[in-house]
Amino acid sequence: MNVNTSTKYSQGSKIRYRRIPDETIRRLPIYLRGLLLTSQKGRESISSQKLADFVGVNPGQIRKDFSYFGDFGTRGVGYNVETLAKEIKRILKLDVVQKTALVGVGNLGTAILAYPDFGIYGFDIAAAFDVNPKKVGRKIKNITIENVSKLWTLKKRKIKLAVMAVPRQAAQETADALVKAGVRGILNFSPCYIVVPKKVKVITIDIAMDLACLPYYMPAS
Amino acid sequence: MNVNTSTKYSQGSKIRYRRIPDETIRRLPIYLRGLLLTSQKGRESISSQKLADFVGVNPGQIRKDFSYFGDFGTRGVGYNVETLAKEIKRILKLDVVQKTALVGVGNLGTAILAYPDFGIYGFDIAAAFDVNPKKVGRKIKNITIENVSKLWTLKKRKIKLAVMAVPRQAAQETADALVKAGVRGILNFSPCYIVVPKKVKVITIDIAMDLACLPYYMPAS
DNA sequence: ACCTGTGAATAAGTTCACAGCA
DNA sequence: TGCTGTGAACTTATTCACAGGT
Repeated sequence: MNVNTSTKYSQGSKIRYRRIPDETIRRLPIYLRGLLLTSQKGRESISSQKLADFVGVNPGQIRKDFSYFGDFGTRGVGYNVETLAKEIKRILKLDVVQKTALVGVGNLGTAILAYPDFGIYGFDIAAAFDVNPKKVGRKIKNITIENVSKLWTLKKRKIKLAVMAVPRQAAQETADALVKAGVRGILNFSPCYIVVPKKVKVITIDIAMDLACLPYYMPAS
Repeated sequence: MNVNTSTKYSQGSKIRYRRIPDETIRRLPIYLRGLLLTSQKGRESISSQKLADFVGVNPGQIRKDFSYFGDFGTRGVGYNVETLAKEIKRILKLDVVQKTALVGVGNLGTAILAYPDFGIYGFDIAAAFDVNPKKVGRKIKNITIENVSKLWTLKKRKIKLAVMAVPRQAAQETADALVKAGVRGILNFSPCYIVVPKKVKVITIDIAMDLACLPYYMPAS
């Protein structure tokens, strides 16, 4: 029914902006993956209920989430798997290949390079950097590791996304260098808070922190 | 002032339960890390403002979060770094060593073993498992890799926490085996939804999914 | 003067339940 | 009958602003 991130719609006499909840955005990749796995099985359409069972989100939530963007479904039938997947990709701007740089090719960096699902989301890890001169020049997965001092080249290579897997001590300066090189989105694996200009979006994943919440939720045995 | 997850308190004539917001719990490890890094610098006390600058959460939020558990601070001064850290550990049940098993010693599993911050949160990775017979018997960081068929031994070893870094196809069956072995908390790195009895808590980290949100937030250049 | 603790106001997110179309 | 789309009710979380110690 209505369209985008900041669509005007009227309600009574007031005019408002309907914002897409961040939580909805966070769930879209979940749905997308569910849909892609479903389409591999040859299914053409899927109901919110079926998708819900598959991805672990309740059906009403799924329908509401989609409703922010438009009428994707058909009453009585469900959603067309392929169309919906395409829509989600478009919304998330994953309908174009997103060139991405990796900084820090240690244990974690290597694991990230090997991670299977980047492809399905349209990411192409197109460059890798490390400080260690011994690693520079080596090839992993067809990518030649470059020296971090060459981060500035990202600008002309039009790479706007980076995954950072560097030690905590190096995190802020690496981020600074990335920002200077024109990077606009950073997925940060260093366990620390990073300050960037607000035009840049950072998402931090801290493995230990998520683990640290678990005991709280575990019933005393 | 008041105490725990489900403390009665009266408000007027009604008696209510004050629940701790999940979001508060999620932030506690952030604060804890901030405090531990601060105490390394020799600071004795810290204000909500200073902590806020350091961890990237606003000061009011920090005070409110702490207020759910009691009066930890001193007006005019701030919070005692050491005391507060101890309190947070207690709340999160990190004041006792949490023995943890790792399942899947591939790239990611290895990276996890090398991850620095598990120690500060009180985790002790006490066992590692893999399906690959070539890996079984090998030692990494003083841990001998065992065959996954031995997962059942976790029960007598009293290991109640596990980190899963296995391929998607193996995720559900691995989780089932963990649950059968008495594990009550799972940190899952496989990109899929996992079904477990509700007495078991699962937190899933999907690297690609977080990355997939970034382009949406990046201003068109 | 400084900084915490917290009710009250506001905002954000989820669930419900049902009208409406295939 | 089956399943979507969506207001309205509800729940959860954040921000504000200030009273009250030190």
